[in-house]
Amino acid sequence: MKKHAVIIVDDHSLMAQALAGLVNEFDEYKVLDTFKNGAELIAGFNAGTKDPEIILLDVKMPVMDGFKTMEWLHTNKPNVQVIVISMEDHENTVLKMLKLGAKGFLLKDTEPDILKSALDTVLTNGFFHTQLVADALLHQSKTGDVIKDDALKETELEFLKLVCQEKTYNEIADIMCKHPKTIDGYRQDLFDKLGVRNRIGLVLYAIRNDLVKL
Amino acid sequence: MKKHAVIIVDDHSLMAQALAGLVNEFDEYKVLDTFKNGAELIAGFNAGTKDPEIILLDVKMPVMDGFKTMEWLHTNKPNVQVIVISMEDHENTVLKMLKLGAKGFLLKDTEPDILKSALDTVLTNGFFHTQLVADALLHQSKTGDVIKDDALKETELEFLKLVCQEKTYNEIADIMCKHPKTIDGYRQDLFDKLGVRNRIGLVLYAIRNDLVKL
DNA sequence: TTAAAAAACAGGAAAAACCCTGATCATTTT
DNA sequence: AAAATGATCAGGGTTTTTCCTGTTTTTTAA
Repeated sequence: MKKHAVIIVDDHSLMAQALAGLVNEFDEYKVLDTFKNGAELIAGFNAGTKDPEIILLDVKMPVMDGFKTMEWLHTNKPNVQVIVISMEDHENTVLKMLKLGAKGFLLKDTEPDILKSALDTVLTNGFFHTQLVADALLHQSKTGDVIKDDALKETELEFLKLVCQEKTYNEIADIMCKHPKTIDGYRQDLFDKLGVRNRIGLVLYAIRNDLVKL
Repeated sequence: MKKHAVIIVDDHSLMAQALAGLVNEFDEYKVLDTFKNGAELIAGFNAGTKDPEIILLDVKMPVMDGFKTMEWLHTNKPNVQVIVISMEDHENTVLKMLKLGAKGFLLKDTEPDILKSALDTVLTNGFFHTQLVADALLHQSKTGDVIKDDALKETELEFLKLVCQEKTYNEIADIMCKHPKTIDGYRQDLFDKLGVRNRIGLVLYAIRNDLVKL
């Protein structure tokens, strides 16, 4: 019997290797290779790695993160089914990945047999939905405007980073060489845009969306 | 040949199962069992699970986290060697775990052969040190006062969590059924204790030390 | 039991954050 | 050229936060 080829992309070696062992235990699947990030994956393809049927993709990775990798895969390997495996269950992440073409979304605390059925289902149905994904899609309207964090301008981003450094708005005005009232404008715009009440909301948003490193 | 018994405690099923597969591939080791958290581990012991030689312990877990579990193990199973396996490389976490009696500290992005040598070394030497651990010990003096986040009292912790929910101090006073001035006292104490200037510092501290979930 | 320590409460004040509205200037769009 | 857009700046007011310095009450320990 020909086994379905799987590639794993995860910067946590233990996780990647271990995941590989798990997949290899499923009779119908075989791990072709594992990579530490998107860049390595692409390098692998260029070096002759054959296309798998399924890629298990982590979100948080250095060098080339899950989103960028997903984007690349969707345009360059449209026939490869991608299942995202993430630590966090942020709805934004789920939605972003689905929009980028992911066929499934699993959390790292998923039971192994769910992984098995995710693999099976993605191959037969082309997608695998958990409750998590359903919820994310349901709340889409509510969080719809929050998703596009691409909408954050450079100035707003810089402002946000400074807020996350315990700076006061006056200090931020100095650093950014802008009038304090301008800074107050940034603040107001971001409050509206992100739907938060105060600076803490900004910090939480920035952290949740990896706009700042801890 | 008799194999060394290992138990894995990690709330991420995929990680736990996969890790088990990995350890089972090492000739000299055998996974006795896996548990989702400290409470389940203890329940397992009570239900007759035999003591392993080594426990691989995750830090972030619901119900009974790594620290509490480590504490319990150190007093109740002093002969079991514990290797902590963590996502984050916070020095505080490393030091805390070492103080609680952990014999090794690995990150989840460790290479599998490092895990192998960690297992071997812990059995023969009684500990396994990586550069990470060495660094943590070196900086111990500097961060000495920050380490003891045990010093955070229950009220302070509750206050901190509410701060991380965009609440104002007056709202927090209502929720905690305390006078606003009392809350202001908590705030001041925490500012001094943690060395921060404003609420944002509190939020960052809470997040960095996993006191709140994102 | 009494002394000491810790937790809760208080007043007052300055700084910072928050909110709304509108003006000015430069750049794009039509 | 005129209109629309977007970024910057402004005024002025309310609320919240931050920072002092204390007092009272409760808990803990000697």
